[in-house]
Amino acid sequence: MTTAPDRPTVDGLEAKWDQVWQRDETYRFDRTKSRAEVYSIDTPPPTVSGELHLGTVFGYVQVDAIARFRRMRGRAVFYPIGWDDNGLPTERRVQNLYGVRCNPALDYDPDLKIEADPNRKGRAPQRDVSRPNFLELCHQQTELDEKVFEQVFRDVGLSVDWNLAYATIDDRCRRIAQRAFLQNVAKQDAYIAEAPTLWDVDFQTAVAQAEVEDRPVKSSYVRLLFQRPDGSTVEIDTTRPELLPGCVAVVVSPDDPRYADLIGTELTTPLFNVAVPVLAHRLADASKGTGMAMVCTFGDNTDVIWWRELRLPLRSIINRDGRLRRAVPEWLSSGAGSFSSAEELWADFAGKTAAQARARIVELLTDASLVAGEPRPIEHDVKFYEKGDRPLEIVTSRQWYIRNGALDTELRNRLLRGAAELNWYPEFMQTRLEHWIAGLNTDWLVSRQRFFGVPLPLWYPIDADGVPIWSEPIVPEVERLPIDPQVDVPIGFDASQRGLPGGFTGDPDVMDTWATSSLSPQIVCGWTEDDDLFSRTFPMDLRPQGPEIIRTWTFSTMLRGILQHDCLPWANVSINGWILDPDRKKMSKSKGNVETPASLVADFGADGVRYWACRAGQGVDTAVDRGQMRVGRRLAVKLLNVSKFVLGLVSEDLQGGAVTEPVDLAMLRQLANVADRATASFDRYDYRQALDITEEFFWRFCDDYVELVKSRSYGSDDGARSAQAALAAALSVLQRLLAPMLPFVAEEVWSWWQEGSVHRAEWPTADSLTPQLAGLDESVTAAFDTAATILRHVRKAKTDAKKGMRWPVRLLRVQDSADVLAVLRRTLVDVQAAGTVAEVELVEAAEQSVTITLADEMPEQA
RNA sequence: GGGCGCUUAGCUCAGCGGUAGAGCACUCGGUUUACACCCGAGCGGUCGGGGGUUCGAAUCCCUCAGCGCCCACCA
Repeated sequence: MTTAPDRPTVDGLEAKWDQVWQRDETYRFDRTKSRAEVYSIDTPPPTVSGELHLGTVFGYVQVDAIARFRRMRGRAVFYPIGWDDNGLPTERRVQNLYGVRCNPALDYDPDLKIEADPNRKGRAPQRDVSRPNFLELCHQQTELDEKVFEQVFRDVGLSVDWNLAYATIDDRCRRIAQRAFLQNVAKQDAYIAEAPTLWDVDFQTAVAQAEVEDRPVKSSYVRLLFQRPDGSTVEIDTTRPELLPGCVAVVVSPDDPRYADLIGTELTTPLFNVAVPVLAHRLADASKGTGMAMVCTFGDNTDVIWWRELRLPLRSIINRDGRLRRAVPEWLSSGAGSFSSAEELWADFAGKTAAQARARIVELLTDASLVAGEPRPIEHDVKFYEKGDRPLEIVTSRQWYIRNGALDTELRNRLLRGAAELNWYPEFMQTRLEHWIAGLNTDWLVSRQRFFGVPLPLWYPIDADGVPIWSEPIVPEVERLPIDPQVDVPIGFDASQRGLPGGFTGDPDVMDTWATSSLSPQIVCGWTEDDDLFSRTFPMDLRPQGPEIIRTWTFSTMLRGILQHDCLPWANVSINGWILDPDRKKMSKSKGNVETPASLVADFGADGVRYWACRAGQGVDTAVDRGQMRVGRRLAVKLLNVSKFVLGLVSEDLQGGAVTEPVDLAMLRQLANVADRATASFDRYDYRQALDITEEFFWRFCDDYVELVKSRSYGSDDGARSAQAALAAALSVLQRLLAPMLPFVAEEVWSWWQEGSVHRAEWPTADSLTPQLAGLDESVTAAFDTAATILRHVRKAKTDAKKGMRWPVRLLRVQDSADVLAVLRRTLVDVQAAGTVAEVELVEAAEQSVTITLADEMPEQA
């Protein structure tokens, strides 16, 4: 316990209290508590890649307020945090920062030393390094980044237990991710299959449906002329003429009378002269284009459906690098129109990018008069990998999948039930998850052809001909996890047998980063590693997160919970809003660099920034608003000053004394209601309303109550004792009510007169004020409002007369009902002192009026 | 194409069936010994448009418009 300084300030509170909290382990989880006494939070592990975005701080602060409330309510709060460092964002950051590129063919160089260069241009030439060297750099860089992130989180006062920190690439996470995956394999919830998948041609990896986004792209329709058996032509629109050599069929709607006679016949493709069948399918839309669609393997997801359902041949044109195949397609070999040979024709396309091939093919088609009219420019949505720069292609490849209900009604319904069983804050976010589940069209593709991730923990035997037997994976013993099949050798084999006939090969892929972060509850709660901890924390209480990862993180975590434990991993989901620029546009990168969390904390204090975040409701998109932060800072400063003042008025031995005066009792009665309403708000995760209610009362406490009673509180008579007891009780309650939102200033003022941390203090409710309210007679509950109203009249009279607040009032005349006057009479000491009123006249009458007569002059001050 | 959310004072937002609210901004006034990072007072809105339910609607229903977001098999 210290005393209030002469000139209290909010500056420097962040560093001061962070240090104390760290020293005292204020937020350490008490793992002796039972499940019912624990409140466990599944905090999102932020992606560690560069600057921590203000939007991240925004959401985390809101959750922290909830965590602090639960802690003060007596729960043992289990509040871990982790870093999501595995995955493509880190790879890309390392590539750019160090100027390297992973080349798995190279050998490890133990002497390699490369320094990060933040000023490197992202496109500058890259140096090839081995896979182990590349992974080393990834680990090295994420360690640095995580330190920076931790400091920001400490600066804004997150009350996480840093002892529980984890990283999604660390040993424990790799072990748990691999173990869970192996259990999925054992239960046949995971399977390997060769199938068309969305493919990013730059990153050279398959991607999952959840990582795909639509982007508008300028394109154009080209109207191709296909030839009927009788030599006449039909017109077919396409935006991807370069796929024409991969055309396997033409589909029409079964209900389209225009083409009914064509169904079952064959057409010949322009330029390439390949015969393709005309087939009917329900997904063909008579209203799109000319009503005929050419099916290529593959242009889009519909092509995949047609290919599968109509049992069409596979004619792959695009390679995994996004370029057209080099070898002449065998189905062209029969001849190619005006070209003397298929070879001659294909020479124009082999190795070209899709865009180059498109331009060339349109040229050739136009020259040969095989198109109708000019290309018509359009803008349409095209699928992109969310982190990619070029449109996704669809290629056939062998990949691992985890069942997610897309192809399985029973699982899908179980997931939909789960979405409905969760308590959502705000409620409408539930719909987003339900729509996502209902719209899934493929199982979850979890293998990625990347490097910095959790390896798929599998090997495959190689048969006598040197071909891997994909259907018979070799599974490691769980004690060996985590393993890297590129380095580790399966039992029963020798390292020298790697890659040889009769030997083995390690799975070269890593898992989707969500395959690890979807296990965050299992990771933090110690699944399979600490059964005691697991039983005290799982299923968890709260999953807080951003709206943009409902389809990925919320969904996949729920899926893993159901597959692994047949239960939901948490009971409540809270979705924060989106951060917008001050002009209400989505927060841009450039702005993000100006309005960094650190700079805003420097300008307004952590409590100011937190106030802004806590003023925004759950799920409500919010603009960066320096004005709100300034208001928050002002509130913090006010709490410092009023605390200092009140503590100066209150003598220590009177703090717990009896409250007897009507104004004091009435104020405490109102405060008791405030505490209960704030508690109820927090109970339904509405930190915003709790702050609103508390803040509103806090200002009335400062401006009206303290002003009314400060004069009476001097001295030691009964009136003074009552005022001091009420001031102390109210101050204690208000400091605690504000602590979840303004933890630094609340801790500071608490330390001036209380032992221990305010964040470990008991949360105030109406019950906690019962002793002070023992003398309450319900007839005086209006005393505070009555006195404050009269004081307001007096202030207005002085303001209207352009006088200062100390200007004396000669006569205050109040006309009102007997009941009101009776209450008012008992508050006159305070009203007269606060309003500098000399004489009072109370008149009983049906009509209400207040008349104030100011003195003619200001008396000389002694 | 489908869905979700939003539209209230100049700005940022609360209210979500019973006579329009807060903060900021603005105007005016004030050395009130906790605070000038202050105090006091004031100005300011037919609650996006239209229709309906109701004794009564910013609040419920329908519809239209604008903005934002999510999803979609994007010929």
